[in-house]
Order: sequence, then C-alpha cells, then structure tokens
Amino acid sequence: MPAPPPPDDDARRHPRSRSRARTGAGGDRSGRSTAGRGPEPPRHEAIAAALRRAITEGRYPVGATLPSEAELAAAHGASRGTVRQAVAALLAEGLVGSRQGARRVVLSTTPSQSFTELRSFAQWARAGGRTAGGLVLSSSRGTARAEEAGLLQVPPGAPVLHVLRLRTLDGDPVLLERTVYAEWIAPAVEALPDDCESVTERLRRDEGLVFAHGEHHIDAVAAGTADADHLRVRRGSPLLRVRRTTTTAEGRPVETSDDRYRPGSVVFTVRNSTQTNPLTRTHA
Amino acid sequence: MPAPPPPDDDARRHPRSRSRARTGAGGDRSGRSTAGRGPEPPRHEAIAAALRRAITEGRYPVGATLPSEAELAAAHGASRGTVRQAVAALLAEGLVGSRQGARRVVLSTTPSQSFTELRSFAQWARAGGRTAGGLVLSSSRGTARAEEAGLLQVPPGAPVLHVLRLRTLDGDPVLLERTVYAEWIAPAVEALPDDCESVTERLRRDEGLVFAHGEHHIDAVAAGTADADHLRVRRGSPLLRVRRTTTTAEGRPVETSDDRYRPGSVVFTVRNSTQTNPLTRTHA
DNA sequence: GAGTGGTCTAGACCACTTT
DNA sequence: AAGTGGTCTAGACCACTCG
Repeated sequence: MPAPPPPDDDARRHPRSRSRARTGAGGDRSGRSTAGRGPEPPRHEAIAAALRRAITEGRYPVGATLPSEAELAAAHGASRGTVRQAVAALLAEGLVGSRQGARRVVLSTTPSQSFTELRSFAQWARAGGRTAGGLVLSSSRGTARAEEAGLLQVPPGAPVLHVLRLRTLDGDPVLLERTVYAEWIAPAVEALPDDCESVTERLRRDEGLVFAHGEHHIDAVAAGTADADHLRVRRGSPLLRVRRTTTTAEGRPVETSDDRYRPGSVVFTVRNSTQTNPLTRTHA
Repeated sequence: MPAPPPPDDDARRHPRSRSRARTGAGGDRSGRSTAGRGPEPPRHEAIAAALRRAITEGRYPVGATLPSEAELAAAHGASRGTVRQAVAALLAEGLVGSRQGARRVVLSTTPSQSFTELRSFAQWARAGGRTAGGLVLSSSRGTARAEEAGLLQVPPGAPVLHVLRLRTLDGDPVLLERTVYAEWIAPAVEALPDDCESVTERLRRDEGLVFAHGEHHIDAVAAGTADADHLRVRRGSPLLRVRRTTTTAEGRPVETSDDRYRPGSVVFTVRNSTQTNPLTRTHA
C-alpha cells in the first residue's frame, strides 16, 4: 500500500503562460489584458461553433465521422477536457452521436435554434427570411385564475396582465397568443406599442429582462370561435397549441401563454437521444 | 517570464488507491474486482440520480437553492469535476437553472422521461400506471416513397416494411401509428406477434437493437377517414401528429413513423433554456 | 471580500471498437 | 494492439453575486 503522496510543492506546477501564442488562453483568461478588446467567448464555445459550422456547411455530411478528441485538441491548442465540453454541446443539440470506443458520427446537419430565436416570433421569422407582424387585440389588468397562478407562482387572485395578441407571417395570421404576464413586468409590457414587432427584443433592450428558461406543453385543440375568427379557419378545425411558461435565470416566472398556431404554418421539432432527452410525453 | 516547467516525474503523482473506502472509485475502476458484483453506474450518474430524487421528492421545492458544488463534492466524496458532470445532466433536463456566481435554483420538480420511455409506448404507459395495448392492423412489404426514403437514408423505391398499428391505453384507442421500417430490420418486426405489447422491448431483447437517437416533428392535422375510424373521433377533428425518425447509436436509421394522437389523451412537453435548446420551430 | 459557478489544464485508468 | 471515447482527479484562475 503506497503511502499518501507528499503535498509536493504546487509552485510552478500549472505554469500558465507558455509559448502558446494565444490571447485569451484557456484557464488563463488574465492574458486578456494584452489587447483592449471586448471579452472573448469561452474556448469551448469557439470550438463548438467551428464544428457546428463545419457540419452545417457540409464538410461533415450525415454519417461522416468527426476528428478524434486528441486531434481536435491539437488542432485548437486546447486540452481534451475543453474539447469534450465543446462536443457535449453538439451532442445535446442532437447534431452528433457518440459511442464509447468509436468515433463520433454526424446525425443531422440542421442546427437547432437558439433559445432566444425560439422565444421571439419576430426573430424566428427574420431568420427564415420572412416578416413578422404583431397586433395587440386586447390588453387588460385582471386577476390570476387558479391555473395561471400556479404557473406564475403567485397566489390565486393575484393581479396580472392579460394580453391577446395576433401574430402574422408575411401578412397571414398564423398565431394567436393568449399571454398572462406577472405583475412586476406588466407596466413594461403595457408601455409597448400595440403593433410592437418583437416584444422579447423590446423587453430585453428597455428593461434588461432576459428570458432564460422555458417549458412548452404541446397538444392539439379544435378552434374556438375567437380562434377561428382571427386565424381565418373554420370553427372546430385543428390547431397546434403550445402552452408555455418562461422564467428568468433565477427561476422567476415572467409570463405564461396559450399559443395557437394555424395548421400547416408551423412545425415543432425536437431531437433527442439516450444521453439527453428533453422531451416528455404526458397524459392530458 | 518563468521558464517552462521541467517534466517533473509523474510517478506517484496521482496515487489511485487511497483510504477512500469506496469500491468503484473514480478514475480507478479497477477496484471493481474487489467484489464479484456487476458493473456499477458511473459516479456522476449516481450523484445526478441522488439530486434528481431529492428534487422530485420535494426536499428541494421549486425556487430552492441546491448545495454548492464544493458541498456536493464533499458529501459524495467526489471531485468538483464529477459533481459538475452530474449537475450538467439536471441542467440539460431543465430541472435546475444556473447563473455564474449564484447558487443553482430548482426550476421544476417533474423529471423528464428516459429516451426509452419516450420511444416505447408500453413502457411509458406502465410508468404512468396504465396498461398499453397494441394491435397490428396491417403489415406489408413495399417500396419507399421519396420522402420516406430520404428519412431512412435509402434510395427511393428501396424495399421497406409498412406497418399500421393501433395503440390503446386502458382499452381506449389513443394512437394510430403508420411506421416504415428499413429493410434490414423488417424480418425481425414481421416475426413479432400482431398484438405485441412493446415492439421496442422485443427488438431490444431479441435483436439487441438499441434505439439511440430520435427526431420528432410535431404539428396538428385533421383526422382523415382511417384516423377517425380507428381513433373513434369525427372526421376532421384535431389530432396531434408526431412524425419521428429513430436511428441506432451509429446513426443508422431504423424506422420513421407518422403517429397521430387523439386529442386530450397526450401532451408533449419540452423544457429548454439559454444553455440547452433542443426545440425548434420551423415552417411547415 | 467571501462564496460560487464557469473555464481550463494535465494526467490517469477504463471499456469499448477497430484494425 | 492501437485507437477512441467515458470517467475521474487535483488544482488553478476568473467573473460574478451577495451580504
């Protein structure tokens, strides 16, 4: 049985500045001060971005194998741990698959959207080369019904803001939003113009409010009278419903919404695997 | 400028066997042979499971803060890296949120299902305390249509197996599956009994076939004649449609399916955040 | 200013796949 | 047997949050 190791001197054990010729080198972000530039993104993000680009641009088609971790580490001048952190992102996005002992394989070449893109209807539309429109049909202070209160984590009957909003894509109505905002954000929402194109972007700019987490419940419902009217479909025809609740990074709920999409206009896609599975199927 | 460090002797630098009194200790899984037991799960998984349990059992309600990484590391006798790996899993599941500098916050207490649970209707039903039934309505060899061929990554017109299957929950029809299997797995599928409860489990047991990745496209459609007939709804009434393609760990497509759920019976849920976003919204 | 999470390194052993 | 990903450690510096 070997004796426990002596606490050998730690000085000069992890020599930061070596001849790497990088600015914001890993672990040693103090080298940042060399140039007066803004903060650089983390190394692992840069590596992930490079890989993502290579995949979406077709350098690694579906079925191709990625370079080994050792190769990537050498190519980017990073440690294996950092490379693994980068690859983990692609793994979570479902772009690549991984099995112990074998090289990683490209599963898909279509990247998933950023969370912001998902949340912001306008931003999403823009990314697809379309123009989004928005129109507030009604906006009223009220009290939270039991279900809404639960989702917003406020007591039942607490004051909230109800907003009914119609969203259009290239002029066509595609989405009817019934949103409930928590009281603390209500004034900021009411201050927005009725035809505000992107609520998300305005709240971020004006209030510094960042949406960080979301939960989406997806099912199908028949169009009610109001739905049919605004979305220009027949009453009773199928609509894709997404009930979502968004919270800040601290977990504070901001809004909860019942969104109804006209069929044929939008599809939701989830990629998952044995490693990461964000999708859940529940009883209604 | 400090000189590069001498490549100081690595002997006895990372002394594996210390007085930790653990069997499958981290990094040193050779200690496994002490007992003839089966393989233990990785440390980080065990830690993640413990945290998940604590959350779902209510020890950490929504809004509560988790112990710090240092505390968790000490409590589980693991390194910080391993703890971070564990917490990353909860992060990806959307159970907890994280901001630099602040303690992690519980966002939700309902765990997401395993990938297998999601894929297997029977397994999912069982987990919810219900009984699943299955019935093959038709099964026929045929050729892949252009769209199917693309999804299965085979040339158009390649031989495939089409199966129409009705799934019931406690006797009620809730799901109509139109599945296309790649040819190489077709014989195994045809060998299954018509009322096979869980195709997934049988294929895993009999063929050693593991589904590893999946892509789900979710939208709403009106019930067609066949849909209405089998699901016992009116023609034209809303159905939740999930088109999915599943592949093996190597990325080889196994099956693609058009699943239609009777409304009110099932809801799909996705949790996401700025860090990990598996959900995508696309134009139809 | 102490605490906490985010990032990074360097090295090690293992299980598994591939040649 | 060589290669590759999976797991783990121990230590370090940083940016950020909070009292």
